Amino acid sequence: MKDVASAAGVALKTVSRVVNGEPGVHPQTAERVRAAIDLLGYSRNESARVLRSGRTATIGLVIEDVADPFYAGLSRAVEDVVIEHGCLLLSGSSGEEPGRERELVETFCARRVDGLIVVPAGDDHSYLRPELDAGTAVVFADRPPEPGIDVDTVLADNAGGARRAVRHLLEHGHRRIAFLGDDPAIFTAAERLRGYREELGDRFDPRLVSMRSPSAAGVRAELDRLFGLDDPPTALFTGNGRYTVTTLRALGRQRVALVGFDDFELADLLDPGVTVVAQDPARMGQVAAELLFHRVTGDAGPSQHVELPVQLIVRGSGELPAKA
Amino acid sequence: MKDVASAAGVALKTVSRVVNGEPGVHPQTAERVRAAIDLLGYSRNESARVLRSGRTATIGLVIEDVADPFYAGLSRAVEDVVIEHGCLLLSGSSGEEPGRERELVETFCARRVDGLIVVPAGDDHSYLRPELDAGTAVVFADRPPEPGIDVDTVLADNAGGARRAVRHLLEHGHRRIAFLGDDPAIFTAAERLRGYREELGDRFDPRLVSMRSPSAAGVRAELDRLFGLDDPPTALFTGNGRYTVTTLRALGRQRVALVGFDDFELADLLDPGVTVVAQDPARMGQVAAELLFHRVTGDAGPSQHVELPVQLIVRGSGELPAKA
DNA sequence: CACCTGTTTGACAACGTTGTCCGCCCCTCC
DNA sequence: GGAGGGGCGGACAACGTTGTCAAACAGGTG
Repeated sequence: MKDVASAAGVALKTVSRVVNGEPGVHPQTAERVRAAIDLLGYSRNESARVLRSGRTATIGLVIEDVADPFYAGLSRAVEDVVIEHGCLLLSGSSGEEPGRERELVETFCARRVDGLIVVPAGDDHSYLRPELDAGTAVVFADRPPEPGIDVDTVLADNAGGARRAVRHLLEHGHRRIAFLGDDPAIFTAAERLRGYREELGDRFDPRLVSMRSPSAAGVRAELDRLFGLDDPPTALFTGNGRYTVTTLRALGRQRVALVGFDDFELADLLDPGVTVVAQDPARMGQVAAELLFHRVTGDAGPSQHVELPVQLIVRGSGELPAKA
Repeated sequence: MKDVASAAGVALKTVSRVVNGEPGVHPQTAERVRAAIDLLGYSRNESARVLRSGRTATIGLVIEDVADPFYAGLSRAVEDVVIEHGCLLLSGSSGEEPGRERELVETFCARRVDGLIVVPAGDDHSYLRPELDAGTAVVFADRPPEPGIDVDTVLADNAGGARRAVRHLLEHGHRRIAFLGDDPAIFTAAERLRGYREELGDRFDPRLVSMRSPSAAGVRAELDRLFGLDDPPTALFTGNGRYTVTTLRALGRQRVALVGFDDFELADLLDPGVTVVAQDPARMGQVAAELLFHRVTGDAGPSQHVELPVQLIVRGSGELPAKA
């Protein structure tokens, strides 16, 4: 900028004014400055601008894994809203490790992001306290923070979706419905288990619940255990997209009634089509980002908690009848 | 930092030394400083650090769309390498719009990223010239830059993969093989078309080539046209994952021999399984990021051009025989 | 022609950090 | 006891930008 100023024969501040479109610069002077800028290929140093102004125009996003279609969709939606607000997005995958989550958040904060969207991996968020006190806007998506932290949240209706899935299977005559899902330490898994349990009521049987690793071997072993019971399940409810796919693969040609949580591409092309309870990851990202920008632009009202609806999509696998 | 210094009763510079683990500070002093840091919840302002040191420890990634599984996988791999080097990742989706690509690159450069990984949407990269001259490291992935720009590239063996796919169908008796792919203005689409054409040799028939929008309606219309020909195709080669899926959906129960470019989840679970020529997006991201860090750390050798192999995965759909 | 007003321009400080350089103190050795 | 040296701490400038304030200038008015 200094070079531009001397090239154009004006003061630093005048160049700054031109670059920022501030009024009070003679058109002819502005033209000369712009010419010098083009000539020198100058581009403003955002770091210095940030240092001076305090606003970084940057948002941080912590998710579990970008390569997971659910989070990829969420990311894209967040990105779109962020760009619309003239900001950029720093993103990182925690890989379900609380330590990594914390590192990412702290690194983002050290860079003075204006706001953070977090899909938490752990449940200790005390490390966020100083950042919140410092005025960083934070929104939690998909999973809530630890109870003591009061921030905006966007969650799906996990329990309601699970109830809907189970009810659907009950309506098709199933009485023995197994649940395969993540460790209940994960909020969404616990909520879906709760919905499953509530809907089953007296029919709930802990032996039909499997919360093991979503690896192919783990799922295979659990299916063997379940189908080896005296009173085996006639239907499966899988607790997220990964479990659904792994379970389908483990089942092979074996036809079992199944409803999965989370929609996935090609669910309609399998035979039978896979009935799912679908979330809308893009909507979740969009809502989270919009809540965040409300905060960034100064809204200091009480924290908001949005619950997004889920939708049962009937495709065939959930309508297979229970064998007599 | 000033506050920390006065709280600990030392000079600014001493705090800086402690924060950066520089030698020459008495352990006892360092301890006092650390206590003050904890007490005040201080965290270093990276913007100021960047301004002073010039290195942002930030990499920019421009892809087509994070929500596309191919780019999501690539992103994740890039992210992992970037984090390993103690840096952060700014990412943006161009949505296949050259203007957006350019905006993203320029915004990233204004923030003085140390390096850029670009999956280009357009083919005019003259705007990169000043950045390259300014020393920003750049790697192109998936698609090359315009001819005049000399940077590292990581591409897949698109033509070879297409030849392999076509050869596979020829080996199963097919003589009329249609190609459904993207606009040949897109490098990968053009390369795959080239491989297809080369492998077919004399059998190449331009009427069997369809390069229309990957929308459901567009693909449906093209299939109608192809199967309405006097001498219709007995096999299809789809030019990327999106086309493969859209085509499968359009085909419905209709069984046609098909090989797709790009692997996708659940390709094995469809009936028949979908034979594909698979790229490795994670590997592409990893290689691109590693090339980039070579440059960032000062390697000024001649530009490198990596071609990644692709792999035919046989699952059934490509082995359906040609009807007599 | 002096005066006032408004427009255009510029000088300077400040943001928070780090690199350079200097000075202090204490220890050791003569 | 004094000189030399090493370990430690501090003052200051600089990075590139923007906010504040004041100066310079032009034009209109009495």
